[in-house]
This record gives sequence, C-alpha cells and structure tokens, in this order.
Amino acid sequence: MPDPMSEHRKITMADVAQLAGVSPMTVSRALKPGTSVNAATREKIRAAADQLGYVVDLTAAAFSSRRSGFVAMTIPSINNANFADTARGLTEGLQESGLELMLGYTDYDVAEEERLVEAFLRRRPEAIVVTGGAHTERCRALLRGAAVPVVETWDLPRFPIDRVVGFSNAEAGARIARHLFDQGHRRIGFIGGNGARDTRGADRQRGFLQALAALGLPDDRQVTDLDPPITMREGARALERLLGRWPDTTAIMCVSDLSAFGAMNAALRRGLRVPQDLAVAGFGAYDVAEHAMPEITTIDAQAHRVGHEAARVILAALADPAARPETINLEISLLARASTATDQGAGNV
Amino acid sequence: MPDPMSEHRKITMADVAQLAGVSPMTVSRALKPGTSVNAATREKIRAAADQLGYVVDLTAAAFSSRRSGFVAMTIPSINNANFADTARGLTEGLQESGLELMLGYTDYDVAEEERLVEAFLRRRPEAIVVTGGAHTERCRALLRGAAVPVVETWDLPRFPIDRVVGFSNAEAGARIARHLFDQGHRRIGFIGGNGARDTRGADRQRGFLQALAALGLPDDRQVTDLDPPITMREGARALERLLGRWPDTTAIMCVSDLSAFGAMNAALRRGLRVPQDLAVAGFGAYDVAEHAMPEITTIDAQAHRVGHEAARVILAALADPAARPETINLEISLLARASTATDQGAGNV
DNA sequence: TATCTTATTGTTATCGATAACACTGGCAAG
DNA sequence: CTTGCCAGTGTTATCGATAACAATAAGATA
Repeated sequence: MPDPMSEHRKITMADVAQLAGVSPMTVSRALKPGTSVNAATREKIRAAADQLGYVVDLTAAAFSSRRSGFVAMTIPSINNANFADTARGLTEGLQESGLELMLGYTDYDVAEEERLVEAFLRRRPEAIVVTGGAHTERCRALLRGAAVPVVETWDLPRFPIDRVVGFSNAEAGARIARHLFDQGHRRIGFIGGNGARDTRGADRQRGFLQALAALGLPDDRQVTDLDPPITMREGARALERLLGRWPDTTAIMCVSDLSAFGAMNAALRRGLRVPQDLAVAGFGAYDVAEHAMPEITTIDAQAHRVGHEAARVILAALADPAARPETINLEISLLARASTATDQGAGNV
Repeated sequence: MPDPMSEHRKITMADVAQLAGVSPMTVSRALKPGTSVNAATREKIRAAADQLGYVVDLTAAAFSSRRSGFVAMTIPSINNANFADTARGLTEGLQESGLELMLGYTDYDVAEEERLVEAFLRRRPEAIVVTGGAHTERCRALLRGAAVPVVETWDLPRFPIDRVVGFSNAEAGARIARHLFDQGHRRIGFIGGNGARDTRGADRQRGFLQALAALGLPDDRQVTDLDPPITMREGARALERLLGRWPDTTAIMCVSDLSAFGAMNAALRRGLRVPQDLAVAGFGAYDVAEHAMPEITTIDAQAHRVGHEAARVILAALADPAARPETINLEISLLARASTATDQGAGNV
C-alpha cells in the first residue's frame, strides 16, 4: 500500500472519508444529490473534499454503477445552425436529469456514422440520438443491440429503429413547391445535394418534384449532384449551372437556406432581380435567410424543439423502458418572405 | 455465478475468451490495435466477438487502465462556424492517436465554463482545451490541479495556465482600423458585445480603438453593450443605434462577420450604399462574409488551424509531460473586400 | 548443442466507486 | 411499554478490463 501521505498518489473517496471521519460509502452519498445524508455530515464531507481538492472519478463511478450518465448524439455537421439548435435543445432538456450530452459528427457519411456509433456504444451511453433514418445495416444492428433508447431525428423513417422525433421533409419540399406555384411560377428548379449522402435533403427534393408534377409542371430542372454539406458556394455554382441549362427558370428551391443565400446572391451578381426575375426559397429558417436582402422564404422545422422533444422522449423511455416507443411528428411552417413575393412593395431593390 | 447461457446477462470479455478458447487477457490484446497477438488467434477472437455481438466496455477499460481515451473541449457557442472549424481541426488532429473529442459549450459564460470544466474533469479527460484566457478563479484552480495538459485557444493570455494556441485579437482590431484609415475613413465606429462575457471580442475592440487613437481619430463611436453571442439581429439593431447617435459615421468594424452582415443589411435597407456611404468590416472569415453582397472585409484567424495546432500540442504534451509548455501564436490575415473598397468597380450596386 | 532472443499467451492483483444489505437509534402509534 | 418504521450510516462484494509480471515455445546465434 502506498504511503497515504505520499504527494503523488491520487486522492480517492477513502481519503476524504478518513479526513471526515466517516465511511467511503457516506462520502459517495454525500457528494450525490438526492440521497439521505445528515446535513451536518454532508457539510463536513464537502469541506473535507474541498480541502483535499477531491473531484469524483466518474470513470470509476460509471463502472461501478453501470450508469455512464451521458447521452450520445450524432449530427451530420457540426457547423450547421439547425443541428446546433437541436443539440442545444437536447442539452437543455436533459439538464434537470443530470445527463450530459456527448456529441459527434458524421460529415453526412453513413460509414462514418457507423464508426461513430460504435465508438459511442463502447462508452455505454444511456441513450443515443442519431440524425435521420438512413444507416448502414451494421449500424442498425448495433443500435438495435445496444439495449438503450435510440432516437432518430429530423426525419420520419418508414422502419424506425426505436423512437422518432422528426417531421416530413417531403412535405417541406411540397409546401415550397405549392407556394411558388401560388405565386404564379411555372418554370421552377431545384438545387440540392447528392441524395445518397443527405437523405433528408433528398426527401425534400422528392416531395418538391412530386408536388410540381402533381401541379402539372415540369420537374426536370434540377442540379443535385453536389456533395453535402451544400454550402453557400455550392449554391452559387449550382445556380450558374441551372440557369445555363434552363435560362428561363423563374423560381428555385434550394435544399437549405445556406445554398439559397449563395444562389440568390449569384443571381443578383448576374444582374437578375429577386424576386422579380427569379424567386428563391430555402429550408431551415437560418438567421441568414431572415437577414438577407431580400429576405429569403423558408421552412421552419423547429430544430430547437426537435432536441427538446428528443430529451423528453429519452427521459420517458428511461423512466419506463417497457413503454411503447413514441414517434413524434412535428409541424413545419412556411415562412413566406420577400424573396418569393409577387407584388413587391418598395424597399427591396 | 449467473448461468452463462442466460439471455439477459451482459456479454463480457470472459465470454469471448471462453468461446475462442483463450484467456481474457488475450482477448483484451486482440481487440486493441498495436499489440502483439498471433494473427490467427486475433482472427479467431474477432470472430468470437462478432458472433456474440460483443462490444468492448470502455467504461471498464478506462477505469482499469486509468486512461479515458478522450480530450475535452469547451467552446463558447456550438452554433458558430469559427469554433466549429476549430473543433473539426482538433478532431482531425487527434484521429491518428485514437483519442476522441468531447465537446461542451459555455454560452459565453465563465460560470457555465467552470461548471462544464468540473463536469469534464470528473470524467478524467487526457487533456482539456478551453476557449480564451478568461476563467473564474476556481476554474483556473481546477485546470491547474487536473494534472493533464490544458490548452487555451483563440487568445494569447498574459498568464497562461499551461499551453496556448492563439493569436492576437487586439492586432486583429488594429489591422481593421488601419485598413479603414488607409481607405480614407476618419469617422469610424465599432459594434460589439459586452466585454465581460466575450473577452476576445473585447480585445479586438480595444486593439481597434487604440489604433484609431494612435491615428489621431476619435474613438468614442461604439455600441458595445450587447449580450453575446452577437448575432445578425444584434448587428442590425446596433447599427441603427450607432447611426442614430453619430449619423456622419463613414465606416464601422463589427466584432464578427455575423454582426457585420446584419449591420450591413440594415444599412442597405436604410438606403445607404456600401461601401460608398458606409464601409463595413467584420472578423472571422465566415462564409457569409464571402458570399454577401457586397462581400465583407474581414480577418481570417485560421480557426481550423487553431484546432490542428492544439491537437499537435496535446500529443506532444502527452508524449513528454515534462516538456516546457508551448505557446503557439498564429498569424492572422486581412481579407480586404468590396465592403470597404474605395474605388468601386462595376458589379456591386 | 547450448544459450539467448523474441513472440505469444497466461496468471494474479488490482483500479475506485457503488449496490445491496445490515445495523443503529430515535420517534410515533398502538 | 412495545412494536414498527425510517433516517442515517456502515460492511461486504463486486463491476469488467488491464498492468505487471511470469511462463512457454520457437527460432536465432555462438
């Protein structure tokens, strides 16, 4: 046994217990909220812990209690306001319970997602949140076998793994298509990404094009071979290609507000007026869409609320593991703005 | 001992060992790269693990080996492209070493940072990365006492805790001030946030105003009582206030590109021309600055490289804990663009 | 051939906290 | 006065993997 007075030995609960004159078990209880310990004893233990600079070793606690105390979440891109909002909502929703959030990003790559999910599972999270409903077969198996609540978000998978908190991306696309139609447009294009990587974007595209077809409009005006994430730059380039091929296009939807912003500014630089010569719509209700000039029409998918609901679903699942898995279908809303307005007021030139 | 064939018992290394006909220790080695195990044995063990659906329990491994295998990082805001880039750079830099990144955000609040750092330390990270050099006293003590490498980033603290990877925010501000001066501006304003919360922004402001004073210009045109994070909306509102108070201002710097974008569009909506009536500069080299119309002059602080260097510094520190702590001072660069150009070409209206 | 390496595998003793259960004394109810 | 309950605390066993060391076999070297 090492010398208890040795300077280079890690401080453990036993040290605190000895100093406070109680058993290690009492220290364990005293440092955890919601346990029955005499107030005076608890204070004495707190003081002893502070004096020694003791910090609980959750590594040992997690091992011993078989509760890791965290929830894992994978998102496609760390640099995306929508997913960031969802992560924030999830963190907030978990706050009360003491669960922490561990975040990882997949770069819109299901293989990377599989790698990440496996790495997470090794750490025994108490629940796991993934983005979307498209995964590798092995990833699905891993999630199924994990024996913890799984929440798929931002989507409504046809065959959910477990819990779902999402909305219909297809409906989002369709909503924009009908809006552009209502504004009088008949030659409408779409800018988006490689559907194999961003299946949610592909769903919006599908919904959009099906709605166009249902309205009797051509649905072939697409530039959708870009690699996610579709940034402003991709949006700008795609617009050039789209107008090069179909110069008489009068309106476009972009897979997200970021690409919509890039496309809109590319159009403006070409000397086109928005919305008079070209109407532009996006998705996601990003800040940039609200502050752009003109303001960009978009769909609000309540990213923050997705996170909040996911937290609620997780806590419910942990409270009653036998409960039937919930599927939460959130409402989306169209934010019609100047970039697709027909009767232009003054102010935007 | 529970029935080894029981369905509801967790699968452990011992189960895999038994199935493969080896000792648990050999299983442990076989599932870890870079260990000496016979190729055939390793394959046999892999197969056994797959058959049982076994996933290593890092919770136990971390406890046993006293190596948690992850690096903790706190950033002020999850929804910020700059910090996201740094996090990405760090992840990439750590990839080879097998270390994972655990991310938390402080919401620009040192008290929250303290809480977060303490929560991280409980999990025994192998290194910890924080943003900036301003912390609560207790937070500094916690970091000092953690006995792991600490990297402060995005700043050059006067009294570093340990390692540093940053740049001079004051120099960034000064660089913009001199640029605006060179473009002929003499009545120059600043839009920023509450310095107590965003000390890096405050440093940029300080450098900016000191440079103005050094150039013999007035340095009182400021709107800096906003609460971080300073979004596009705050930028727009601040511009109204700034122009309300000092209507003859001809140029402004904003604490970040996001607020610069908001301010610029607010100016455009007022009917001002940018840059002819008002020049606008930001900070951070965000996408939106590059794609805005006109493009916004900014400072590139190499956010991604900050993360990369931090990873390098951490790996060096772990390889040789006795080494003298490094301080990496990264170069920043001015990206002069249309929003502050004096002789306007065609194209931007 | 004898000795020395080296690669591979096994054995034993932990790591630090907590679950589960046992125990104590004080107080309320009968 | 006795019983039962409960808050508060202690005791014991254990979670699953790995470090450290030991042992073995196969091949290399003198």
